[in-house]
Amino acid sequence: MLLHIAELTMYKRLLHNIAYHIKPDQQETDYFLSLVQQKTIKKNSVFLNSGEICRSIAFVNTGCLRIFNRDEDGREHNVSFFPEDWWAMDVASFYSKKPAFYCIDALEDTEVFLLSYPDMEKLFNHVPKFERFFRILAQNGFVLYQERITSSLALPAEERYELFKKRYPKLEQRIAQKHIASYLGITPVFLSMLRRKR
Amino acid sequence: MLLHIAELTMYKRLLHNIAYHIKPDQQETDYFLSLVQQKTIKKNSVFLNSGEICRSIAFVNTGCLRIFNRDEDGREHNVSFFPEDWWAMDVASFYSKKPAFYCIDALEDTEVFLLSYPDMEKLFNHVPKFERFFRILAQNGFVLYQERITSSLALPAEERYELFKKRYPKLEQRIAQKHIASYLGITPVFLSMLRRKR
DNA sequence: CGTCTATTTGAATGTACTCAAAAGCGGTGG
DNA sequence: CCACCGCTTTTGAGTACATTCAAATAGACG
Repeated sequence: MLLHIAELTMYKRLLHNIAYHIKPDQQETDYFLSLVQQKTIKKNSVFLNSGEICRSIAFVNTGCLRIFNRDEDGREHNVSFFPEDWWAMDVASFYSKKPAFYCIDALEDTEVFLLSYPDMEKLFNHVPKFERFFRILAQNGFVLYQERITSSLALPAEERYELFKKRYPKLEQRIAQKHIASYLGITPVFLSMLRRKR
Repeated sequence: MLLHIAELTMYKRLLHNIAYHIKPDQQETDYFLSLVQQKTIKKNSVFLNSGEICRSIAFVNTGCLRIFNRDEDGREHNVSFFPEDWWAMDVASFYSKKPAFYCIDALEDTEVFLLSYPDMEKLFNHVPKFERFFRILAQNGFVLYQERITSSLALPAEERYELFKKRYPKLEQRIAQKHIASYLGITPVFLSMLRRKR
């Protein structure tokens, strides 16, 4: 039971994140945790390179990851950030075992909990309610991206910037402006001008 | 069995769409089809109004729906089209029973098959593999929208237009230019200019 | 056939970009 | 611990892409 208490603190965020959607019992929770691996990703180091296959999904416990792509001109475009409590992966690569289109790297020293694809399959077979959890996770991601598309269609850069600050509270202080600009679809120069105006 | 043959033709598209991801047996298929309702949505009429709760998901058998929002100035922004073989809904509203942010209406006379939320719950309980189907559906939608965001960050209007034509083959001939422009995040005037150039 | 809406075309405007240079900041090594 | 180096951010000037407004033309539908 000492181990149990240790896990409760170590995995507090992760278990709370899951409990938000499904209620596994103690046995199911233990089984899930037995499949999970801890890892630290140093700032600026890469978790997933484009072209690789995304073998694990990562729950961010501390720190911040980002997912982005590089275009023909070498420009990076940030699709999403993953600070604490977010699940990071290249969905298409992870589920279809195709080479990843996106890269995922760390904007800060980041502690993650990993779940591999084979272990996820085991998990779905042993504890079917986890399939529900990941369905809901995919739906939430879908809703999030739909909002993002809507705002890119309907709103000017300045209002998208406000939405970014709401979506990721305090993250603005933690990451470089150029990453925020890239996420907003504007240049760092233009973001700097927007911020001066206020 | 005559009924069975009739269903095979009537539900051909729907069953093929499902068979792409899961393999329900005959009993499970029959149960699923017993929950499904057919409906026709006339061109320009509304399937879901913003503010309403999205009670059903709709599989498009023929025709085309679109999902869009109206901003403060009354401008419409098309997030997605749903021609044949697509599943249409306001995901956030359907799963959380919140008032819909989006509207869904018909760009052509459209025949859909509906599955209500309560019936979907029954379906998940009776035939768990359908929960897998809808997880995959959510994931595919997620991937699609992620591509959309990436292209809006990385590509100029002209190339996004090319992607639209690939994503929705032949749809260009079927729907108004202003709807395509809205989907691309440009004005109909500018789309007209792009098309002239070629 | 006539009306209403969509599309095209042109001109003027504005938003966001590129290029360039200066200033600020952070990390590293002496 | 401070100084230097490299990267990020700021600032300014000129530019380009996409917009608005307006008017003419074309298409769709009853």
